[in-house]
Amino acid sequence: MKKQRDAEATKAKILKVAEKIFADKGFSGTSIAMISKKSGFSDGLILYHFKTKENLYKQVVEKISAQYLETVTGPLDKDLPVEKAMKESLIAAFKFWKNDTTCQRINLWAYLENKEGTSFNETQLTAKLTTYMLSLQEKGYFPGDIHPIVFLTMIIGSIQFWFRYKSRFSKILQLKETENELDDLFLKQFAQMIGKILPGI
Amino acid sequence: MKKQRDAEATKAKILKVAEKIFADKGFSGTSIAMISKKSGFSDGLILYHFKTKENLYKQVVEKISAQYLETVTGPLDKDLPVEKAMKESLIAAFKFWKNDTTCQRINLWAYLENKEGTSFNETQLTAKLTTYMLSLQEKGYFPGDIHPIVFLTMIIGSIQFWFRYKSRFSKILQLKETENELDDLFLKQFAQMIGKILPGI
Amino acid sequence: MKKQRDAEATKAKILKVAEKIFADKGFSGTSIAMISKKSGFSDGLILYHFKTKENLYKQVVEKISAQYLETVTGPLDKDLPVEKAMKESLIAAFKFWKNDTTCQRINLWAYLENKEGTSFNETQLTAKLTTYMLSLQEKGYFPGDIHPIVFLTMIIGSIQFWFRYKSRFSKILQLKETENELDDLFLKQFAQMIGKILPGI
Amino acid sequence: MKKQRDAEATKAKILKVAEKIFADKGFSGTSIAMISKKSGFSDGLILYHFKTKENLYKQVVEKISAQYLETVTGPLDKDLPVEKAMKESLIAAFKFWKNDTTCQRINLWAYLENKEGTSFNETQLTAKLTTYMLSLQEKGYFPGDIHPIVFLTMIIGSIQFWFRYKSRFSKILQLKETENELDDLFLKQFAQMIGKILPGI
DNA sequence: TATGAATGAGGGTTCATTCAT
DNA sequence: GATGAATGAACCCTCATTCAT
Repeated sequence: MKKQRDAEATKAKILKVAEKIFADKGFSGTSIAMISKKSGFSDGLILYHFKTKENLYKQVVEKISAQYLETVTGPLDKDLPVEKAMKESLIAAFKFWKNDTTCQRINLWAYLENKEGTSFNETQLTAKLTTYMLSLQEKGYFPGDIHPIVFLTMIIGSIQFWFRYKSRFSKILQLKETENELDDLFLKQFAQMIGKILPGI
Repeated sequence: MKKQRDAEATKAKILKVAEKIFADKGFSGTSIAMISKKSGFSDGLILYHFKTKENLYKQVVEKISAQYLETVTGPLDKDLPVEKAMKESLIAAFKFWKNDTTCQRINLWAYLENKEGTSFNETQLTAKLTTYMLSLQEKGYFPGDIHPIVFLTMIIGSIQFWFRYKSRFSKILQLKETENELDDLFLKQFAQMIGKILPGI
Repeated sequence: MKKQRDAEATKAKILKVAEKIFADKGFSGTSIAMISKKSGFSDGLILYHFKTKENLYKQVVEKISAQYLETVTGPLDKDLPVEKAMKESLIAAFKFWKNDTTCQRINLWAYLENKEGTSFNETQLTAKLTTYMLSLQEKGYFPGDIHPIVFLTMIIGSIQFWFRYKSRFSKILQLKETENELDDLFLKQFAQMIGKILPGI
Repeated sequence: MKKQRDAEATKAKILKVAEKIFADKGFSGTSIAMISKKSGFSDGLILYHFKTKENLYKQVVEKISAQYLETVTGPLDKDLPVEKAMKESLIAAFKFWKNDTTCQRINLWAYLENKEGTSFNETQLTAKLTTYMLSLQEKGYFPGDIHPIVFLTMIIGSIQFWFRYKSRFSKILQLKETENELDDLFLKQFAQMIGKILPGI
């Protein structure tokens, strides 16, 4: 059963396990032994395939980072009408963060641990989004008195924070709604608030 | 001067050094040896005073957490008129985050590392803030169709995100403003946006 | 061209590469991986052909040892007149050591590491040389008051030491002669000194 | 009994054990575990005191190297008449090598393994000896046609070789003398041979 | 014959913690 | 209160070797 000798398959499995543990414990908090134990492959094999713990981590981060980038900016690349593109992008991001705590956490770990050359690729994402926003501004879709980075900060910061703390809110205030209901509520009201800021959209 | 056998003083010094290193490297990334080297006290002494690395960490987190709580909720307790209280609180929080990266980072580390019993005390803070908001809502200061936790999420999430990524924004977009100028710009525009959401204030 | 499935050829290539690396780093300092990387053959293949790292080492040592033996004792077997045989043998040994640091080093490594059954075959050499010397002594070619092993020790020890340290001499004393010039100088003076000891020759 | 908490004493013990094992197996062939097992101290402690395996090795080599230097050049510094100084030095060296295989082996290992900065201090020794020889030559004690380094090579190389191979000689030729007798025989005849080369002395 | 995936033992080193001083 | 010697477990990584392909 084991000993299947399919390099790609084992690498994929290792990556998958590593992803979860890195997301949970961060780089320093994760040991090769943890990954080997959970994946069923030996320590040696993990390093045989990935050379180095750091490199394994890098690959994990890159994989997730790419998925995230694709999810969020995908809609913007499809040449939809502006309003629709933005809405889709927002919803896509929201869904992504909602379903994938791994991504959130890896993102934060990467920010804090700041391993050289191992940055979650928010740079590209930010660049893409801001240039998009600037182009909107030029076309008049966007009130000229608000800088896109301020707007973006508000959007992304809020969503990330939401998913980080919604469960605490729920606990503290003893809300009786389910998490899903809360998410819907948040999304609706949040959209409303944005609507007030950008009356055109 | 050192080696003065003043327990409280040494504990304070150790805490101060530990705070910085923990903020920089997180729990797993920090070793007692690092702290002993920077503080000038021996490994043994650090554990003599704090029993355990985990406990030292806990105390660091609690100390910072308390400061934060005090800073942000202080204005709300002073029985000022609502608008002023909120504004002061917002500005206080903003200033706090602006000047103290340590707090930001410890906060995030604590969230991610999630050591048992070592929570950055955002729980109390959130409780305090939301109940405050709810009381405002009752008094009609706050539009009834927006849930306070959504509003809070937006406020706090945005500010935190701002301080986390502003330097990246600056780099990516090659902005020529100084960090201080950017902060001012953000604060002004952000207040504007909130104004649009809460027209009463 | 590679991957030619010619067992003997690959074994020879591996041996050649292994020889160099073993000479450089010794047994413990050499890993199969080093040899596989330099030779272009896989780890597996190396052990397929040589069974074991230790065995590979043994074969390397034996190969070199045989060459050495042949070079040095060759002239003695050719039934030349005594003086000529000795001179040729001396010069042959000198040339061998001069050109082949590999042999010197493997010889020393083997002496130090002393793996069971992996001796550089100085035993045979010594035996051959001493019996030769003893026969000379019987025939009166050699002063009876000097024991051949003392004489041999002086000859071989000196030459080996020379090649081991000549470059250091050169550096320390900042000699301006080239290595070749130094070798010639040494050989000439050394022969002179031997001449004083064995006046007959 | 253990747990004596005397840093200098334990360091000394570790050094002593390390010396033996390094002499036996060389740097690569020795593991911290071997030393810890033989010395009774934990792996951790060894590295606590010596920082690094390499550093421990360096200290071992330096210690031995210093002893050697002192032994051999000691007599030359004592302003004895030339003949006596040389004789004493020669005998001292001979005795040293005779009794202390550790030194011989460490010397050779250091030569072969050639760790950076970890050289057995033959450099200083050679320098001292050759300058001494050159001064002799100037004063006419030494035949002008022989270069001191050639002479030195012969002396040192022969002695070292002797102690390296005498036991093999003995085995191969099935000599019935004891090792001590052989040493005496060698020393006497060797001195004789030198006498023939340097008739003045 | 040849490859390279897979393993388990051992490599040096770091670390939190204990304890004699 | 303070030090630093001492430990044992865990860390990442390398290695010789085996074995499915």
